[in-house]
Amino acid sequence: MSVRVRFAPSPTGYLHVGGLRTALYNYFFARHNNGKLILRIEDTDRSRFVENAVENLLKTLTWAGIEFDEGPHVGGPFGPYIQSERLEIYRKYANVLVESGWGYYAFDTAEELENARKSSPHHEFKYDRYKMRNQFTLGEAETKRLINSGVPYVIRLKVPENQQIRFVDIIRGEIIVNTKDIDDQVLLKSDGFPTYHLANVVDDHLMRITHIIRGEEWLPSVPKHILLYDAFGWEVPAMAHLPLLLNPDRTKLSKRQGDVAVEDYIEKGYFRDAFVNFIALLGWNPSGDREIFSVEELIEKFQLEKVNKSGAIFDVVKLDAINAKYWYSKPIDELAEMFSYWVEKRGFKGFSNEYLARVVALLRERVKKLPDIIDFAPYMFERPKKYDSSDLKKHWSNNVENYLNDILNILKSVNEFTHQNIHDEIMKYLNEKNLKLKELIHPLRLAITGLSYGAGMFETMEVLGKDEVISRLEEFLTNVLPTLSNKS
RNA sequence: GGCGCAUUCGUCUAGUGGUUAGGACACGGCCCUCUCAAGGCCGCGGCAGGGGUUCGAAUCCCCUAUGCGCUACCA
Repeated sequence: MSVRVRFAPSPTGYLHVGGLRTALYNYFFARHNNGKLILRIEDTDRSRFVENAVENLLKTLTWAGIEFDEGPHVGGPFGPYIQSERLEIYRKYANVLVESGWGYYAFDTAEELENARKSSPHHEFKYDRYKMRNQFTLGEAETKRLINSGVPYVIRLKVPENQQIRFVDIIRGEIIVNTKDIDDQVLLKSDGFPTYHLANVVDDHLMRITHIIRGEEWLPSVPKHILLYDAFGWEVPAMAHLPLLLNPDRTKLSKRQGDVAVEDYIEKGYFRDAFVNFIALLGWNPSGDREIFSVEELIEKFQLEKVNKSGAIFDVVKLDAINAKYWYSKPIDELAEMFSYWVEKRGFKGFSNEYLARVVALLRERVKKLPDIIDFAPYMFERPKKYDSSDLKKHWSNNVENYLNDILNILKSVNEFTHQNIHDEIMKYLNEKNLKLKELIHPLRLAITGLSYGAGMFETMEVLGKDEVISRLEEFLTNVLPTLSNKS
């Protein structure tokens, strides 16, 4: 039997990084086994409807490089792949359950349930089918009458009293749960929509899903699902429950403690392949010391059995480190093209991709991701707004003004403004004056960039260009240096 | 409260009865150096605790502790 897996998110408006990992593992597993990957939208909660959520999801999934064989956007033999468009199917199967005695009607209102919960100590409430308002307490005739007169109802699962349910999770091994700990789950809500449990089981069966790969938060629900498969007489798919992605405090990854939407990380400038690489290795790794893998390698090496059991903290510092390792795997003009997005977004206009390419080449090894270049070296896009000489006192000579004036003249005389030529001319001058480079380069850096750190000064000047460098140096000598000298 | 799952350096992890418990990130030091990085070298740092099983346990079993998840007409 050929492998069929699915990624089944609810459309919340963005893709959670945990969701991305689940999608990735499904994708790796499908490709590794020459199987099919299905996208299914689980939008059975009408109160959580979000406009354009499916489009956003697809856009982000596409960014990550995940391709689906079936789904709302590509079709497939078992469509529609949006649950809100499949309501008739769930209703039909809910009725099958009622007829076979596995499901029953219940009429309790939200208030009644809430009161029952309140009056039970320590959250010990369990739905008692022999006390609440339902088919068992009301009788067949009354039940029929209420339904015919349009009273809202739900259909609940009649869970066996005291029965061991056992199943094998590919990642965790055998798990045993007693049905006495399971509530009579609502399957069909009073608005006619199914709950997750019903829709999920019905769709996974109908869509011929062979392996369910999803987050660990679903593990406690598996017995309910097994009861449903049994009730329908269906085969239970293989299951693999992935460990959770965690906040630094080890709680389930959530907003509040940082960004959880993949879109946030795209916007921060992480490379697609670096981000995928990082996420893929959170909770799984193919053994060994390597940690940089292409998507093709991840697919080739992926094994569900090797997925870890315990949760992994989403550590941005590590993500930054991985991202930085991807600098040299990308053509410089591709980087410039990407970079132009952030440059313009920060309000800097009119820079050619050729210039941006030189800026990226000059500065990439000093930062972790593309947009960081702007914060690290704003002077590549605008004149220094202020000059911070506080770190430079130790390199400050009394003759700085004279030296810089000489340098200005030297720079003016350099015809071909390459870093090599600039270097040679300045070194010649230093030799004549018997000066060391470090006595001059720091004041010069301050004059040109306003900062005390940055890429190599000769290279920086080359990229900035002769006119700009000279202009900045003149500005510094006439307007800035006098004020600095007075202070020091 | 109940049920379930988990537990190797601060973090991500390798490890499946015999290893000086390995790597990466972070951190500290040194080298390099025009600063900041990058790079190179060195270092710091871990099997949650207690019982077993075994000639021998990070690896197998039990208990405890801790953490997390679930416990909705949310997924």
